[in-house]
Amino acid sequence: MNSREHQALLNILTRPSTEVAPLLLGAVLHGRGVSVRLTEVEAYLGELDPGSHAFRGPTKRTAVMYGPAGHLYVYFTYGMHVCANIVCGATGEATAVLVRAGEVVTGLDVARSRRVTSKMDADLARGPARLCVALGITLGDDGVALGGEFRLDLPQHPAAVFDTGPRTGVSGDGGSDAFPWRFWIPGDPTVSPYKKSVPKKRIS
DNA sequence: GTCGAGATTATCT
DNA sequence: GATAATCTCGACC
Repeated sequence: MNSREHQALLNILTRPSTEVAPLLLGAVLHGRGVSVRLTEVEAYLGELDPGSHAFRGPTKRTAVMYGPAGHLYVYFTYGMHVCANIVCGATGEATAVLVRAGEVVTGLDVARSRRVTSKMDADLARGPARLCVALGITLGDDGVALGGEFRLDLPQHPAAVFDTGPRTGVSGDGGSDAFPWRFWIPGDPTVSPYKKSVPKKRIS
């Protein structure tokens, strides 16, 4: 990507993450021989957001989120998985967009070899940790800037239609209906199917 | 197809 | 010592 495009990208990313998130739907993230078209993302609003890692103030782990937009924030979770965010907003705001799911568009063979447990191609990057594995993202990539080994191509036109809802997997109040900051492309087979578990329906 | 439970470890209190 | 922005597998419909 040339510098003008990169500047245009940063222009977008420095907006509030709730505005940035829907604009990333349909964008293509490239890295390590695999490219993924994003179909599902979540916005996190730093210290104002009870679901964000930054809610309790800066820590060593969240330092990257407090930095400038256009960098990758990668973290370890549940002992065995990594998830990737794209840092948004102004420096010091600690806002970011979590990349939740996508469709592998190039490097299918590489992605398949990294995710041997996936039976279908639609599963290769369906879920934040899976997507990181497919792209070859590791903890060591925390803090890298887009435009180098990893690149992000915004869609020619913003997604015409998208849907929103409560975030999933977030503890505390962060997953409540008060924060409907999950965005996805309706009907796309690569959107994660995980739903909040509901009490067994009683049909009489 | 859906539901429930267990795995496993960096990071924080 | 407790927690976690998840995944996988087994049981069941």
